[in-house]
Amino acid sequence: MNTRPMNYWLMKSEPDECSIDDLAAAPAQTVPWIGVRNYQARNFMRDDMRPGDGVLFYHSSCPQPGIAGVAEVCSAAYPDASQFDAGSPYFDAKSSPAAPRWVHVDVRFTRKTRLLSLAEMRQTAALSTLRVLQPGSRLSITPVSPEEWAAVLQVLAQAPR
DNA sequence: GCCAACGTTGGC
DNA sequence: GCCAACGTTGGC
Repeated sequence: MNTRPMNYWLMKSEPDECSIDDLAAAPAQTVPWIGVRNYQARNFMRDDMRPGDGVLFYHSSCPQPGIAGVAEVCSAAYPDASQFDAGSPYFDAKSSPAAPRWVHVDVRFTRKTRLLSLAEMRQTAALSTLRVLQPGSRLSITPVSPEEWAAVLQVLAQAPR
């Protein structure tokens, strides 16, 4: 049995593709986190995520980027079927079912929150260490420390500034 | 649409 | 293994 402490993550999703409302409306309120094609992000899912890990659900590439809800990891990593689908934008000709290059986890809805905008996140000192706020950060999945997780939940419980 | 930052590719 | 060129991300 794995007894290591729970981990926390921030995961970016384009709301045009899958918003927090889409996650809430999905079957079993769960979506497969397909389409990650970055090795660092893949490695986080493959090596460091466990069911039960907390997820900050972040809307990116949209008019109001920011944290829109809370979710949790609800599977181990398994191969991303879209990498084998020649009709998919996520197709990867260099991958094969015998040696899948890309894996993903499933993510389940916990709750929708108020939108904690990127601008407000930047104004909040307790959140200044978040990876997603660092200059040039583009990674779609980033680790969140227990302290950062607690700080985000605390700010989410307050009125927007 | 712009552009800075970053990751990947591929020639050498 | 270096590194220039290219593609992508994502806020603005």
